[in-house]
Amino acid sequence: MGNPKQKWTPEEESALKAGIAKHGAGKWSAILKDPEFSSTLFSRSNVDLKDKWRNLRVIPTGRGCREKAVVTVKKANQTPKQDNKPMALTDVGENFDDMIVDAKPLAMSTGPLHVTAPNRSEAKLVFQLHC
DNA sequence: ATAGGGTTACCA
DNA sequence: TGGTAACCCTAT
Repeated sequence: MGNPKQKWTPEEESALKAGIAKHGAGKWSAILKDPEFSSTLFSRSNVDLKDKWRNLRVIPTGRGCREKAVVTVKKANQTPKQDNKPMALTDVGENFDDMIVDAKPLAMSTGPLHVTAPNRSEAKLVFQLHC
């Protein structure tokens, strides 16, 4: 038949990034539920979104290994409860999209090795990637 | 519903 | 031949 593979369009990727930047990574259902994104991703499924996002973080076969990635996270939360989970990408927002453009690879791998500006409204998380 | 794994198809 | 992009299946 005529559609063995349906390649993703820039509009699809843009909508996906926008959805992640708004709701957060991992909330594919919420992104798909949004009428704005569903208008473009109406032909995509929650699994498709996750797959696309996963394959997107893949880097050109060890060719050009990134050393480190700087992620600027907003004030985050003032919740006193102990949260050890590195849920950084869930609340990054606009910075998330910029991070991808600036620091392409990386992702929600291990926690940050260094944290700067702990007293500011924004915290810079430096992820050290080993080659 | 989300995350992870494995497989297939297309391109350089 | 190698690598990237997309799709399906399974587990939690």
